[in-house]
Amino acid sequence: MISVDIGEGESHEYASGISAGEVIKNVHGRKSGAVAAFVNGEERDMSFRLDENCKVEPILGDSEEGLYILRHSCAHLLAQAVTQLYPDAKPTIGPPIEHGFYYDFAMDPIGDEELRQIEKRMKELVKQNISIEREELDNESLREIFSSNPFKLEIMDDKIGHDVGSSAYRQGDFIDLCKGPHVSLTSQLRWFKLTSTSQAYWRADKDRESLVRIYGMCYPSKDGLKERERQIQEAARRDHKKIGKEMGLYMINDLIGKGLPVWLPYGEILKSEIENFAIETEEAYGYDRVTTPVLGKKELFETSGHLPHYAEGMYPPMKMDDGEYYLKAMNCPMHHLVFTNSKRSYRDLPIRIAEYGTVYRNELSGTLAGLLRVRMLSMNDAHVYCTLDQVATEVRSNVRMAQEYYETFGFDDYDFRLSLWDPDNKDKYIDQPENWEATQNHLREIMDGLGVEYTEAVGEAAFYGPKIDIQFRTVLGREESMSTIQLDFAAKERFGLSYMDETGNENGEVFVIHRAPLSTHERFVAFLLEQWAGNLPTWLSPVQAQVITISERHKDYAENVRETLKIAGVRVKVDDSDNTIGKKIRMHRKSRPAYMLILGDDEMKGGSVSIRSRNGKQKNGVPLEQFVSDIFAEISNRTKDLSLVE
RNA sequence: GCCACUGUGGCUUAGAGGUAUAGCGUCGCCUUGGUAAGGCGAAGGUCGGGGGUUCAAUUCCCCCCAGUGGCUCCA
Repeated sequence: MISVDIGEGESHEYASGISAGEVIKNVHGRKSGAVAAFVNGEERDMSFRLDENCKVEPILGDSEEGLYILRHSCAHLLAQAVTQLYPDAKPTIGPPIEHGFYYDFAMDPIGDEELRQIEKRMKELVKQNISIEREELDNESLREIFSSNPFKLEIMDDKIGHDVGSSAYRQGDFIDLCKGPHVSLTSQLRWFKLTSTSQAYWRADKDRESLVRIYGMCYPSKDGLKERERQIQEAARRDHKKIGKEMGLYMINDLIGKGLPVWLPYGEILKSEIENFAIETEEAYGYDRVTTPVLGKKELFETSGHLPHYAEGMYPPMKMDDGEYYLKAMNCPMHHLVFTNSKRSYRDLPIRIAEYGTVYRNELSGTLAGLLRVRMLSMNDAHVYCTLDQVATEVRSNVRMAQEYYETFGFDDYDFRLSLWDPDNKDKYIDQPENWEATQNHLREIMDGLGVEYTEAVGEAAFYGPKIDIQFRTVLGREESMSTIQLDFAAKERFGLSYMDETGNENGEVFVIHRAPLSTHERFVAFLLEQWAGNLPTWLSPVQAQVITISERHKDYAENVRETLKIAGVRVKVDDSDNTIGKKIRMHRKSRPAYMLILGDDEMKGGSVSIRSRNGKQKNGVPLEQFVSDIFAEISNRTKDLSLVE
């Protein structure tokens, strides 16, 4: 007999050799929702045999670990279906991911029709209720089993004996190298759906084999799956590309080129509001503004290090009669030259140089997406020149600035990431390991001091230094960098940055902080539209008041209202066409004005307006003067939520 | 750049080897209307572009271009 601790201080006696699953069934019942078990805190299969005193707890399907197991098992189910339908397909790796799983296969590309067939086969395998069994095997047998799959062999070369262990999981005719655990029956995998295919490279290396990646989503219940499908629908409704078109914010034209959005009049208004807010804020934070050219000589970018380290991100050079010129991909080299243009004293530092600079980046055509990834972008850029002692204060103030912006714009879902260099990939970075270590540790200490949570990411640094990135998610769950604060230890040498210190000596220890809290106009607007589903705060709305007349005799009064609002600086439009009022309301909803003002006999008589909010709520007979002062306050305070109609 | 899918009047879309739907929008007339489709009428498309197969291609094939989702990359 063994004693099994079943949690909450209780223990039960069982015959030695009982499975973890039987204990869970005995304690928690048949419908516990468990997919696997923790045995002494280790994840184990339900079939795991207990032969000594231990602690057993269920891993529920809707827990983080449980979802992971479910999705991992679903990936195996996919691989089983694929290898049945395509005997030549070679499974490589298939991990669980946020909403499901994927599996990469070496096989010929497949389309939607094939995807449906594979999904159908998976459903059949679920119906057959195949048991999934763990097999402990030695390396020899594993090599024998996977002898025709070079990918699995390569995994074994790298990992066996480490975290993969020497185990495999068998379900019917399919066996996969895996450390587990897994669910015990294919019938436990009911709520899944294959979503898409894509091309991927073996080990994410574009010089290696091209693989077919199949994505699926998987949930423990029908509700979970339905909820995710609903989320995807909601995401489509908030898509900045759809909203941007409806609101007439920007266009992209083939003849101009892809990734090169044109800001239309309403988009230009939105962009200007954001930029004015940035200028105001940076003024308060002690920044000086400059404007630098969009192109510069080859030697400039050689000096900065962009040409050796960032050449693929830049457009090819233009040959002129006096040398080669490049479109700039970054503003920093020019700002550095602004810094060196004058003799600087320690009394001047930190010097903060700001510019909404437009840069050009040669993004791969396949990565371009609406406003989120473009080839010409206007960055909320600035560079802070300071001593090492001043770095912490400046970084902290930039984190604070970013957070103040997020508060005003209504963003509350973001993560900090400390982006580090990759010592194994030195080509991408300036090769000064001790500087990397020092600056990375410095940023880490600053972050720890701020008490914010963050993750660390190797290989995400800029070529000239580590950075703090603030990561957002698009409505579809894709992660993108929004803000960035980068610590540059290389510019001082490359550009000979220096200042006169307290001792009267030239001091070259100038650190540069590159920062862009508001990202770029393009990306920021995309996130803003998704955040608000296009229903922007009043101060950002391209149309703040849309006047709608009821009949022709209200035209003069509407004109009167328009003039009054315009004088107060409110962006106002009048629709005095002879359409019905219902129709006019319906039409103008698309451009999402902050408020609609309905004007008829009652309003004309009383010198008032009837305010209609975006959600259809209405406040009638508001004196015009009252509305003007209320909306003026909302605009000048940059109020987040619209509040003139309760 | 790579893989898959998609591309029909300004927008959303139907269709299929015989040059094509419908709704919204636009324009005109009627309606002067109180809160998410008032009525009638008209204009508007060489079905993304170019080749090929065919008596005939928007439909089938090939090559481009663009969009979408991924890969890679990144603000």
